[in-house]
Amino acid sequence: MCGRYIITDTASDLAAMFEVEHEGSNLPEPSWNIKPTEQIPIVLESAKQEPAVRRLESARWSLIPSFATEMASSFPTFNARSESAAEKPTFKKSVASRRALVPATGYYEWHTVGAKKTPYFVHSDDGMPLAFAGLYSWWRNPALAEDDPARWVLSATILTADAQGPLAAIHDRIPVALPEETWDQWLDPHTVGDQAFVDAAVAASRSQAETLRFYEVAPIVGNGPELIEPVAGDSARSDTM
DNA sequence: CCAGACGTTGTT
DNA sequence: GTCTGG
DNA sequence: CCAGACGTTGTT
DNA sequence: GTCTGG
Repeated sequence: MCGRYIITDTASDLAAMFEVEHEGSNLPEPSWNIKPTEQIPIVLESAKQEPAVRRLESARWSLIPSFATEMASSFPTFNARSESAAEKPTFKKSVASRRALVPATGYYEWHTVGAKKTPYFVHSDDGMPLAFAGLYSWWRNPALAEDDPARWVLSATILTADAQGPLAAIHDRIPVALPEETWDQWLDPHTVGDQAFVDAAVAASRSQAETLRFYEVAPIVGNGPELIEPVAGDSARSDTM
């Protein structure tokens, strides 16, 4: 699962790391406590231009399907299950041709035992940002005028899969993080994605997932670098709890 | 056919 | 306890 | 995901 | 818009 994450890189850092040709406007500042419905930077390739142009854009974290009548949804869409996204009306069109990468320095996971929830910070083993497999959508807000720049809303979701390896010790779901060699194909808007295509992406994500490290952190309150400081007594171990 | 939903996580 | 907002 | 709210009548 | 349930 992935319901809270962080990005410590600036938009221009991300633009360089993901080799985007176009950097959108209103990209969010670095944050150590990104929540669903907040704006997040995503990398996408639109089929509108030819050849496709790789762009870094600001999107609302919680996908709004094009058929929605209002922005807020009665059901959560900040994650999409990789096992079924290609068949769900809410995500189907996005799986087919609107796939994105969601950069992340790392994410939070809560290990639950009874009523007790312990937060952990999960991150790569090399200090590089993760690239979550995401989906995006454009939604036209029918309440706004034709010339209102806020009329078209870009939104996104993060794909999840079952946890395997060390991460399974804290939680049974994980966000799908794609290795760099798969980015081009994932983003290609001319490749029509189906369930098998998503399954292949998840398979390609497995080896990196095994290398992720995690450690316990203090309760996630406020926002700042202190949120990812290890709690006393837990010294950034990646293989034990 | 039309009406109504369209989803995830976690917990039991 | 459950829903909503961020 | 967590934190915080959880409502009505009447009037504009 | 498209699928599901009745």
